[in-house]
Amino acid sequence: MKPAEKSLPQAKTVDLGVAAWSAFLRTHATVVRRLERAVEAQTGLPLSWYDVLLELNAADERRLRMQPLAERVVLSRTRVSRLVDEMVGAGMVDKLPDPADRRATFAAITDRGRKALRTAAPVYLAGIEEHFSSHLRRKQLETIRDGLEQVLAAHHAAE
Amino acid sequence: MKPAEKSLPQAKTVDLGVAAWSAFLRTHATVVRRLERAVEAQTGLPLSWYDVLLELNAADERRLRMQPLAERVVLSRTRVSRLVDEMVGAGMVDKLPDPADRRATFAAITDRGRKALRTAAPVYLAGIEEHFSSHLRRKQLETIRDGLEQVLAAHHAAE
DNA sequence: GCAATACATGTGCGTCCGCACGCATCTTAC
DNA sequence: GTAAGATGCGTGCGGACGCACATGTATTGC
Repeated sequence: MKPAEKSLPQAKTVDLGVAAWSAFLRTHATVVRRLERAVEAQTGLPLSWYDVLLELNAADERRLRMQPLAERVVLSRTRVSRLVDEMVGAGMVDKLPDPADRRATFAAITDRGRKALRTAAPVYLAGIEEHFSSHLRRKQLETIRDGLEQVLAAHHAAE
Repeated sequence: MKPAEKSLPQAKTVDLGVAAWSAFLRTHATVVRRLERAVEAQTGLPLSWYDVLLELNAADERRLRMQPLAERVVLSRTRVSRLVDEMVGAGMVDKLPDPADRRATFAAITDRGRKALRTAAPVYLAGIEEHFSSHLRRKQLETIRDGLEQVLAAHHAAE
C-alpha cells in the first residue's frame, strides 16, 4: 500500500462518505417520488407549484422577481419562467412589471394562490412527516439539518 | 391553542422535520449538479452510466436482468432499457439472452466497460469527497448514513 | 450624451425521464 | 393440454428541465 499522503482521507473514511452519499441518493429518489404523488393526489398541486407559492407567500410584499424566485425554489430561471406562466393561466400568480426596472417582472401570489397554498400546506407538511421525518429521531433530524446546511454553506462560499 | 392530540407531532418537531427536508432538497440539487458535471467533464461518463457499470460490475457473474438493474440504479425499467442500449452502442455493455427465460435479457459489463469504470471510479470517489463528505464530520456522516437507511428501510417495509 | 457593457427575462431546442401500452414468454388452474 | 393470467421487456409519447441564444432595458466610462 502506498504511504499516506497529506490530507488524503483514509479508506474507511472514503467508504463512509460514499455510503452516506449512496443512502442520500436513494432516499431522495424514493421519498421525493412518494411525496410528490401524495401531495398532488390530495391537493391537485404539483410540488413545484407548491414551492413557488410558498416562496412567493413568504416573500416581502408577497412577490419576487424571476431570478430570486428561481434560486429559492432551486430551479433554473428558465424553468421558473414557464412555471410562472402556467400558474398565471391557473390564476394563482400574477406577473407584474417593476416600475423601477422595466426589464424585470414580479411574480406575485394571488388570492386564489394563497387559498390553494393554505389548502395544500397541511397536506404537504403531513407528507414530509409521514415519508421522511417520522422515521428519524429528533437528534438525527438536527444532525441532518445542520450537516447539510454546512455542505450548502460551503458550496455557496465556493460559489 | 388546541389541546395536543394523540401522536400528533408538536409544532417544533414539525418545523425541525421541514427544515431538515428543505436542507435535504437543496443539498441534493446543488451537489448532484456539481458532481455530475465534474465527473462527466473529467471522465466523459455520465453519472447514470457510471451507476450502471458499478452495479453490473458488483453483480454476480457481472450481469443483471433489466428490472433488478433498474432497482439498483434507482431508475425506471424503461429508462434503464434505453440506457443499456446506448451503452451497448458504446461497447461498454452486452445484452445477452437468458437461456432459462426467453423473455429476460441480461445486461453484462464488457472489458471496455470495466476499463471505463476503473478510470472513472477514483474521479467519482474524489468528487463525492470534494462536494459532499469533506464538509461533514465523521460523526455526522454516520448519522446521515444510518438515519437515511432507516428511512429507506421503512419505505421498503411499507412498500 | 452616447457607445459599450451588464443585466433581467423570454424562447427554440435537445436531453432525461417515466407512464401507458403492446408483444412475447412463462406459469397456473383445470 | 390449454386458456387465463402473470411477468419481462421494448417503444410511442408527452412532461420536466436547462442551455444557448435573442430581446429589451439599465448602467457605466468617457
